[in-house]
Amino acid sequence: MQSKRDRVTSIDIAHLAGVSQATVSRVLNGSPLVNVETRRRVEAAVRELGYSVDRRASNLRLQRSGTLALLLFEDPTSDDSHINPFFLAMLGSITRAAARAGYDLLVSFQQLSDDWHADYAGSMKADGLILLGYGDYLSYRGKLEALVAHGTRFVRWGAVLPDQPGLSIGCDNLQGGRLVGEHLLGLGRRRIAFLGDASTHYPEFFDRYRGCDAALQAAGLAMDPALQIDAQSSEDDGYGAARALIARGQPFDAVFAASDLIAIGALRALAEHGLRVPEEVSVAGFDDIPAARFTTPALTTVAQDTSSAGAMLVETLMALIDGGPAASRMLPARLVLRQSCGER
Amino acid sequence: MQSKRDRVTSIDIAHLAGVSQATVSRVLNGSPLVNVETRRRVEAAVRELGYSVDRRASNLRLQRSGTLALLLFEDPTSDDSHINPFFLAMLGSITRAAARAGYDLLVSFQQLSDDWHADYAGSMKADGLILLGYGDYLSYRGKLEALVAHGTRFVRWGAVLPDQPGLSIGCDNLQGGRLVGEHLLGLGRRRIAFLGDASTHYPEFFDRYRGCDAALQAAGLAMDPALQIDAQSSEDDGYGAARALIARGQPFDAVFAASDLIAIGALRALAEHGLRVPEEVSVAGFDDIPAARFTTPALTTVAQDTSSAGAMLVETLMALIDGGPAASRMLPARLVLRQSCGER
DNA sequence: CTGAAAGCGCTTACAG
DNA sequence: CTGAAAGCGCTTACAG
Repeated sequence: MQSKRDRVTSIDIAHLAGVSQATVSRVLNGSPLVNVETRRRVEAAVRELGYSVDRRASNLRLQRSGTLALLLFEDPTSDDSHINPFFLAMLGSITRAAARAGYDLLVSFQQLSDDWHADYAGSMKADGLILLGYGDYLSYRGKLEALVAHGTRFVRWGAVLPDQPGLSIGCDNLQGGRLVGEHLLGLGRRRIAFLGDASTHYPEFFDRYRGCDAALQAAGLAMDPALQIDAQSSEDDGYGAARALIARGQPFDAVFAASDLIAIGALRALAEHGLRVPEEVSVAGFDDIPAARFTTPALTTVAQDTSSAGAMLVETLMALIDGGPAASRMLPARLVLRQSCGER
Repeated sequence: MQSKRDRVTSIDIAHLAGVSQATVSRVLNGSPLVNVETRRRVEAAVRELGYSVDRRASNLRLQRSGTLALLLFEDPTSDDSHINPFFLAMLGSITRAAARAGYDLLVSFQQLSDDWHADYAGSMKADGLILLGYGDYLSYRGKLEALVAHGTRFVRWGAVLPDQPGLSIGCDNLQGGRLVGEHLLGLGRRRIAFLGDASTHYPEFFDRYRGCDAALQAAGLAMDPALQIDAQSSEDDGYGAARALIARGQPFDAVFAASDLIAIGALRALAEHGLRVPEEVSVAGFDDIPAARFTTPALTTVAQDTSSAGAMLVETLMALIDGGPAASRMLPARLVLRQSCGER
């Protein structure tokens, strides 16, 4: 960052303090071997010249990078700045967790189709990867296997699956779906539509669907496949899916959207068709993004604990890097009641 | 990222291809000197062993880092995951712009009070810094001067001020304020309250205030200091400021909030006091965050072009790094009409 | 066109 | 407690 002739190195400090460069390094690394007086002289020199260790060199020597890479990928959209707000909240908590752990965080947006595995791991730019983003799991899975084969340390945010390559931290989507199902049942709703892909391609959404179904089954009911419409996590998809649902002409009294973005789009479509929420149709989302508080009516949704999630992702990745024991884990989901489902 | 014994280096490639390590490096850097046949052999070896260049070593040798650091700081709140959505949008566009320019992006959240200048620049972790965040400019200014003195390359997002240390890219806040003022006047509003700090401590907010004032002055009116209440960019501050405004008992027919977050808080306070928006009071914000579309009524606000902003920040920083000419610049503001101000 | 060698700025056994 | 030296994995003048 400085002009080249200015750049202060540990040798300059050594000269100024009248010691060897090795001793400067020892002081800077808090070695207990150094004499108190020597240490003081070195520290004074460091302050005087405003020196700080060159991390590139230090990391090269230590065979580490001191950096974690966060790869945020989005499947369909490459639309600038329209990142799912939920992931942005995750990004915030991951950044803080990494900083607390003494790691820098490299952030990169990727297309799911990109060749992201070699880039960070292989080039030693990062000690480990955090993968964030929903996409078609079945096409994504192969890349995870490549990462594993390559010896890359990584943790993925998403559904915890039995035979998955690598580890993941995720919300208990099954439980979240069940909470929504039970809530809607308690409100007297019976014909619950689901907006979102519900297949093994999108395990997070699928679990939400199945959780809701489980709640219905416990009451002797079941989700009706005729009321399920595919949608990815975007407002436009939610809008389109809700319109498609209405066009089907099947009666429904509730909409469970696989994400808040989908729910927001659905709210718009419902309003356009004169369907009153929550009087005629209950609507629930998933994620509790900031905008969920401001929709009309305010959206009942399932909150994932992003703050713990970030900490847990970093924690697990660090365990992997340090060779300690590490395992996939699920975080509890929490129902957030607002107005879009109606009074209990 | 690999276990140590596995790590492939350029020497392994050299052995396999039967050339010197220097030649491998030449091939990887696209040197025109290399014989076609030799190049092919090396490339085959690279593929076979799945090699990629160790960027730490390469950067050390080249005396660069290939990395830009984005320092996002927030003044009052250290509250997890409650980052201003506007900055998150900026983060998205900066990340993409950095990637397009071939730079990695290191992201870090900082407290304004932290000692952030030495950390990235001095330690050669980044070739340049992008500073993002509003805070008390007067206390912040000293740090900028330290960066300049230190020879650090940086670009700041914020107001372009005449005598500022370093460069900045910012929205034309004065113009944005003027647009709001003119719009409110056109709606017949005369007593416009301003929620947000309006002093040299917060130049962005101050410019928005002065822009609005300029519009009033052009009509022979002026902002009334009795209707200005300090607030930082948060919903809570906006709520508190609007309550304080109401408590003052001075009549007002419009609220210009210095940011959307403030506006959203104000909307809540106004609703609680039974003041109808937009019938009795017009409300306008600034930033056009995603949630602005979902408030009731939807928020009229001023959009900043985050997408160009990110590109321009990166562009300017790279010019600085390459020693080219670089200058502060302002981006135009754009009024986004929704329902919170009423019909024109 | 290619190789041997120096050097980027550190850390840490190895001697003393 | 301290110094001289090796080495992390590259890039690039310098010779040939």
